Amino acid sequence: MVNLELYRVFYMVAKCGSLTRAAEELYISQPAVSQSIKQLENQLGVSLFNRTHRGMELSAQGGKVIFHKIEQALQLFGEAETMISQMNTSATGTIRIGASDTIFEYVLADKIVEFHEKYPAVKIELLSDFSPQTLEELKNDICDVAFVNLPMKVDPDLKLYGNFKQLSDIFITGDKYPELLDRTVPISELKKYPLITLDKDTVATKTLKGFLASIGVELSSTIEIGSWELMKCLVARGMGIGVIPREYAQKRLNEGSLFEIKTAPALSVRSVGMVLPKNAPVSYALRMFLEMFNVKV
Amino acid sequence: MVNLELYRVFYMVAKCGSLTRAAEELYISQPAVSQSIKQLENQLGVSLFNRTHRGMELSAQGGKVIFHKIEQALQLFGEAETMISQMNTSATGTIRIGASDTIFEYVLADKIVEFHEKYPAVKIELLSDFSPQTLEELKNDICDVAFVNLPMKVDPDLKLYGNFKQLSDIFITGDKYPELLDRTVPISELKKYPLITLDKDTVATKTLKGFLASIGVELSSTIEIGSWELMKCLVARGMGIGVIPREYAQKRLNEGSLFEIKTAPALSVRSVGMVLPKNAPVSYALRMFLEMFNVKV
DNA sequence: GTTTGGTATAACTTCCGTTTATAACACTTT
DNA sequence: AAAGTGTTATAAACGGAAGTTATACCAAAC
Repeated sequence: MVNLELYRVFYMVAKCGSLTRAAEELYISQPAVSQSIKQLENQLGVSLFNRTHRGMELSAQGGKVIFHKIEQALQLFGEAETMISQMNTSATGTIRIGASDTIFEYVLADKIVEFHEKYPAVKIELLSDFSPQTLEELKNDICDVAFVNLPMKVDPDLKLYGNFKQLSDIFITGDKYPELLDRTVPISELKKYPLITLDKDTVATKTLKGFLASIGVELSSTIEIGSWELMKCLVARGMGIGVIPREYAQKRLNEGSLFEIKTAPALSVRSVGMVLPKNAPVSYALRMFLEMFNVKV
Repeated sequence: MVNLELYRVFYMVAKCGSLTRAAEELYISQPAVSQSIKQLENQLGVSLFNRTHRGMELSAQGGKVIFHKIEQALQLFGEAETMISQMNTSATGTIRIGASDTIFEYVLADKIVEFHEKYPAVKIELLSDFSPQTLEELKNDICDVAFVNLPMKVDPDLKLYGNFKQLSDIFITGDKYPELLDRTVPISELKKYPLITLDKDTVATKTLKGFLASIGVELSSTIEIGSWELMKCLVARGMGIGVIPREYAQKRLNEGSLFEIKTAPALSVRSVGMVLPKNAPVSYALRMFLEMFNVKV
């Protein structure tokens, strides 16, 4: 199989019409060029050039036949290299962000809009999934960066970047239990009320149970549901009390369709983390996106 | 500038999805492949693959972007090489034959027809010109093989192959000079008749003058003309006697519109030679053509 | 825990490509 | 003619890049 570097020499000699000038262009010596051409001719079993006293000319029965193909091929290599280097110096291409719906809505939406305005050439793909699946996608190179609810332990080949957004869990209720409002309620008192939580394998619910256990209180959820939206509906209609990050319920709290129950002690503060693969390439576009979160890679 | 051989490794690794298997395909060791990929990644400044415990996978932000281009480029090299090797193993492409009109007509026509029937895929270009120009074309790679009237001294970078066709020059006349027919005429006797020859810088005429000088006879041509056809017309109409290879006039001799004058001594026999460039590539098609003349290259 | 199937790293070696120097060659100029 | 100029070709020595061998390492599967 022919050494492809020889074609690079071939091309330059063909274009220059001279070993000497090709050597100058290639920054190697003239004999090196001469031998490369000779070697290529030997390996192909064909004489590619006519040697004249004025230089080298592609021979009709040899070099002319393949020159065009070689030229195209070399150009393709060149294009590939410029594509790569553009990826490293300009914001183009695609970035694929993995996160849950609620994180997209309450944590990322503003940033994504801002980024898109700044770099409209970058296509953004949003992959909505629960945190564990999102990390899988990250490992399988299906997304480039993931945002997950903390605490979350991540694979050694992923890297977790700290707290981006504080999420303050609070108890909420509709107007059915006015006795819980306008005062600070001991958490144990809430045992009497039906509790609505997310599915028990979510980070939110696990964190809640862990916190309650740590202070020796046991609340059992009467209803487990699949989304925060649903929880807000049910709680507003008086089906019980819920636990939700304040940020996710802010609108309804302002409207007065939901109310915050102040408890003693208050629920712990959770946060959202950013996760990147440790050994994946980072395009310029992605790097710019990460910078919006003050993350350097 | 990136060593193009690295792309060959890149391509194979991408296709195999594994350093180990790529190494087998490429008949080199696995560490060699590993190092090549690493080098390519360093030079491009991008990580091209995701390393997993199952092997190597093109990374979306790296290798996937350029894979297609690389594949195309390598394919073009492959095509170039097969074109070359086909040129050496099958009769395709073009052969360009240089000769004068008359040589085409009286020496080559049959052979060219025969060759074309045998290798219809080969395109044949006929370049009609006088012998000296034909040799120039040969040197400038405008034609691949030339046929010239001998004697002819050729450049040292051309090679002359011997006598292909004997051309026997004869004197001819129309019916105006019956006294010259049916007997052998001493050449000196022809002084009395107007002589028609080709232009004086043609091989035919030079040869004729040389021969006549060597036997101490001086005939001066009354008329110099540009083509054998014209000569035959004029001679047939009684404008004088002509000198022409018998082969070129055979048809009219048979018809009885021209007559051969037998002389003592007879004119010398000339011949046609084939000329090839010494250092030009010879395609398979051309080689086959040459074989019809029992010339091996 | 051990095996299996993969990649990465290190050190050594080999060989290929480059360079330097020079020859050979064909025109051009004097 | 002879010397000069601009080519390509060849030879020999050198140096470094690429390959090999051996081994480490790592994750998953058994």
